[in-house]
Amino acid sequence: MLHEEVVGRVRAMLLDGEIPPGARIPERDLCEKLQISRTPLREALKVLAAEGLVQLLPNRGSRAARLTDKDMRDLFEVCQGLEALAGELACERITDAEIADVAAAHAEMARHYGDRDLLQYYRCNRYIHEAIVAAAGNPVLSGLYDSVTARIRRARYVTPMTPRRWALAVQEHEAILNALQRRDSVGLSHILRAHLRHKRDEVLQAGFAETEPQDEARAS
Amino acid sequence: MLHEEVVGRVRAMLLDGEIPPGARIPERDLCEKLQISRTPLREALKVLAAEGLVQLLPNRGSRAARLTDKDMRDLFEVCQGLEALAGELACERITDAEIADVAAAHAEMARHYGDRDLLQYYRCNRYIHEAIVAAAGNPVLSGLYDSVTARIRRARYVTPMTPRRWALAVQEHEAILNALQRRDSVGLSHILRAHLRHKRDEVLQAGFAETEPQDEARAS
DNA sequence: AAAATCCAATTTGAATGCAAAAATGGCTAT
DNA sequence: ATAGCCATTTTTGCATTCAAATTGGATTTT
Repeated sequence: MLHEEVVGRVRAMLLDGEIPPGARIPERDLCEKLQISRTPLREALKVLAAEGLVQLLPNRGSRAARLTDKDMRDLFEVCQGLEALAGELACERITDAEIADVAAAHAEMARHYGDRDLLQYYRCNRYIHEAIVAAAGNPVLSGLYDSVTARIRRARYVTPMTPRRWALAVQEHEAILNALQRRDSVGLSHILRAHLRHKRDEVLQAGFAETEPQDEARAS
Repeated sequence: MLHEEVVGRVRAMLLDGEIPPGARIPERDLCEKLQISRTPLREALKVLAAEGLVQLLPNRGSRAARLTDKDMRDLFEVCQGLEALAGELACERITDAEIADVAAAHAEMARHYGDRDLLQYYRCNRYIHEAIVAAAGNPVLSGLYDSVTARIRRARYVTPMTPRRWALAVQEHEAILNALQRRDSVGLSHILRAHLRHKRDEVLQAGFAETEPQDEARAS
């Protein structure tokens, strides 16, 4: 089905920053870039608008959603709640094999921390969080989590990671893994919340772009 | 914008049960019923599919999503998390005026309980929950909450309310209002969770339809 | 008689066309 | 020279059209 394909591709373009926040999205240009007609593209844009990644202006086309400071705060707030819930549920339902998988990812992440390889570290980090959410065994939760994290990730142009914060994050991840292994749902929930609160502060303090009026950026 | 209008109308048809779960949705029929062409309808269906209200079958059209027992359980699980979070945030941010509003709705609900007016009771009930979520002041949270509750509401054809359960629900609402007035975020969060857990049990025990194979229901 | 196959008719998926709204550029007037 | 206004052009929104896939039934074959 062409429509799904288009949604995926455009979403990827948005998440990769190929279409920067606030950029207008001329249908015609994207059509010829994707080699499709306007109909499936417009369907895709409507879906992405429902997901909150695109903003539809009546008779004036669509633009990549731009996030205010408040939006970011709200997203993190919800993300905290979702991950805390996921953590609780995961403790009840996670299998030993899944725990082992998370532990392995954690170990790999620790190695990348040792190497100060930020990119690989982030990859493992994300994998772990997603694994915990998946272990909750709740597709509805997973879906909302994906939607929220996608919007958050969209904004992370560059988050400067101070040595201090990084060390704290690793420490928190130790606690996360520990709580998971003990299947301590309450503990895990609290740690995840704190972990995300810190990440939020990190992102918000960075300013995460968006304040600059890159008004007429184009999606070329 | 016609597209938004159509999404709203079709969503209402789905929530009102005018299009029953599992029913096929022939585009042509709905088009002439809504007096529009297929293009905006198809856009709307894609959006509703993204919301989880409609299921898209490749080359075979769309049908109203049908919920399994597991889906229902998952939805309630997430709803619990969202309302608990909303309750916590509301306690921090709710104004005295908003509390008074909830209190008034609560009083009205109690009256309807006295009259055993289930319909009006439900109306107030829903208003209260929505007011608490709104008081959290987090549009992202509100959006997800709406999406989840819409899907839940879709399934409750008839939930037989036993006198026992009803009394308990009212009692819980007393506690909810109380916690809100004391701005006891932890307490409110717990009460809301328990309240929703009970509602879930209520719905699940009722079987909430869906088990019967109303396979070829039509959206006429 | 039952099953498989083929053909017509309906329905979906995508492209194109057309009308309306908005943006752009040029022109005039002050 | 600049501000305001009008015409042109572009872009959006929706309807229509065309092609492909599916469905249902009739025919044929075993």
